[in-house]
Amino acid sequence: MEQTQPDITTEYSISQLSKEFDITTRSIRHYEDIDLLSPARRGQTRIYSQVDRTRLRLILRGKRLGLSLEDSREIIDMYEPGKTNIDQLKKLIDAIQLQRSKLNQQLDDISKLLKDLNQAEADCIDALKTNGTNNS
Amino acid sequence: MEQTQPDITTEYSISQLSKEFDITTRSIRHYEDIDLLSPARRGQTRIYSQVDRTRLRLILRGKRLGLSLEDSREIIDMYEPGKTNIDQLKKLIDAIQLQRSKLNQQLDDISKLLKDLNQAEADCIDALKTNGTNNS
DNA sequence: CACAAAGCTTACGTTGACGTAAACGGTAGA
DNA sequence: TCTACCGTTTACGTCAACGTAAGCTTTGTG
Repeated sequence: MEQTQPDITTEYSISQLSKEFDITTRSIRHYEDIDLLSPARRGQTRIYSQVDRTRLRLILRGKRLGLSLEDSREIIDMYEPGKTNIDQLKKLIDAIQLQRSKLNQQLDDISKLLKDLNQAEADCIDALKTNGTNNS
Repeated sequence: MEQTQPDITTEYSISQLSKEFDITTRSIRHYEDIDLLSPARRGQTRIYSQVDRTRLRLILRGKRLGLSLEDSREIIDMYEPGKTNIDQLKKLIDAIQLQRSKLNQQLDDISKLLKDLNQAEADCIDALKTNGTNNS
């Protein structure tokens, strides 16, 4: 029962993260410009914590899902610490419901698209067989 | 066993489509500008067929999935008529594989996000119960 | 017949998400 | 000491996907 890596003291440089996630440092700094990240500094140099890295991963996941950075901000803020106010909590739950329904819509879209792709592929393979002999 | 609506002769105006899909006519014309749609004309007026409408629906589905219009174009072109050339067919199948893997990645992302949302919601509800009495 | 509603074209503006270039500072190795 | 990287800031550029406005025609209706 030993824990191996993700120590709370683990640090990352900007280029480490850019390599790990295959994005430019410019992008990472851009996320900071719009306050999606706020890494610590040692002198002038940015120091990214485990938490920063997780936020970055969430941002990129959002991007893969076609979310804008603002959308991602909302979602990321959902699993954050202190939302002591009851009204905020209720708002938050509503927001979660809404995101969930969007995601379910996406699931539906994807399954349809996958079906379409399967069909298209089948048609292709069919065409290959039928058409395989007489071709220019 | 009667067929009800989607007759091959069914036509749509641009404003009909814009209402149906809740987008602006500008968008629809934009899709035409970049050759994603090419409706017939009666005089100067655009006449959209069932096929056009389907393409539009595919475009919008793509958008919901975060695809660029160029990505959508590729996908839409996949389920199109004559791809007689064998090389093209093979390329097409490759493209389909690639899209499929992207979609599977999205599925994974979504399921993770849904889990996160569930957790966040649970935390909220928990906070509501615990914190429900002493609040400012 | 007037005029509102829907259609059209042309063309410049805007927003998000970075790209790219310039110009500079610290440090580690040949 | 030089030069190669890494890091930094500032700031203008770009590309996609439309928004928006102007100015014009066509069509239906009180």
